Amino acid sequence: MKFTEAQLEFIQLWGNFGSQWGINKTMAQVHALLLTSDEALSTDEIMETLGISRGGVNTNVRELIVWNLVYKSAKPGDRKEFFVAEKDIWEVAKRITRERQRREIEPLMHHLNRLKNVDEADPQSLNFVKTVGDIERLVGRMSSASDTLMKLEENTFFGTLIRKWK
Amino acid sequence: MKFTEAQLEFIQLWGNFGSQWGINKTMAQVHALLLTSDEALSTDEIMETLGISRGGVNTNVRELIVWNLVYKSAKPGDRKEFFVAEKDIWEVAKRITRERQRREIEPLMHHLNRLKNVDEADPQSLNFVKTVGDIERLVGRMSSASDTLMKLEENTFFGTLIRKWK
DNA sequence: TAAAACTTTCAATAATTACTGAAAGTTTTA
DNA sequence: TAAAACTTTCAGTAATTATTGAAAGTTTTA
Repeated sequence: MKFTEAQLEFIQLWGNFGSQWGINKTMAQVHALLLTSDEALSTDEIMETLGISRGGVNTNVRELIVWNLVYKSAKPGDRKEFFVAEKDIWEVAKRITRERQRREIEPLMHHLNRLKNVDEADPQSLNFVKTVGDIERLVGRMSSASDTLMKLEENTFFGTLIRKWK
Repeated sequence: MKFTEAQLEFIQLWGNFGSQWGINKTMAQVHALLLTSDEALSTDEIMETLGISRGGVNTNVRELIVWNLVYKSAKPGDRKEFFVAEKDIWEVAKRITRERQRREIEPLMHHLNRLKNVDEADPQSLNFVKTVGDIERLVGRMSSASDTLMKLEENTFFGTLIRKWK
């Protein structure tokens, strides 16, 4: 299997997977392309490879920069902007986790907590408060589990480094 | 805050959260409604509360049954079908995890693995194989972390039961 | 300073995804 | 057995979401 072929397949795969998890398909594809490119790419190169418009590249790349998954990078002697992706996958995972935590989990937790102030006189509130509380606990634990995993990976990676240095 | 008000707010919240994570909004809403209802509900009651069509209720309830989150339930003296949700949130989480594992993670892992058969002669393949391999490892570990969490919860729950019995 | 090179924005449009409702199908009743 | 009660299906339509592309904006060059 030729590299370019494999890369395009990976881009498709990552795009589909992303959209199943609520991430814009094109944004995931741009990310996949940059993740698997050794060199920094220009807007025109991204347009060309993915067959999307200039506006589309601009919007999606900028969003990836907001997520802290992609950086701008200048090439000497060229005044275009070039883009590179963070290549360390554990770092990528950490940043995605962090961003979703901030954007989605925290507001969710806040709302759930507020909903527990339901009129206790109503007999239906009993099950309701339990359910909402259980979801709160579940989401909280999933959050901290993924935190733990990220930290664990950090240590494992660090461990690998140390082993290499010895 | 009145119960009904809180329940409707929860339904909205869960619907929005679901759609941010790739789950059909209406399906999440039906789920939220059943989760927070003490009694089993008929198609007409769901239509009424959520303001959606008969076809919509039918499709979404059936999908929830496939996910093993909702059961049919008969009421004596009534020939309509009624629906109840599984109320144990850890069980719910386990079943959603199981289903997404089967539908999304497994195929993803399979494809990623296949992509590692890229022509090694191409110098770009080096980074590519590393990236794909790292993603494989990451996804694998996240999977087993969530497994572990579910099992842990099972034990915690069991522990609570035991404590109560003593 | 103004033209060239490049980036950004966003209204219009396209693509995707979800929902409706009525007809067809099924089960129950009498 | 046929009418009533109920469930399912799915073509058509609506709602949502994503994309284009050209005009406006910005930066650089000479």
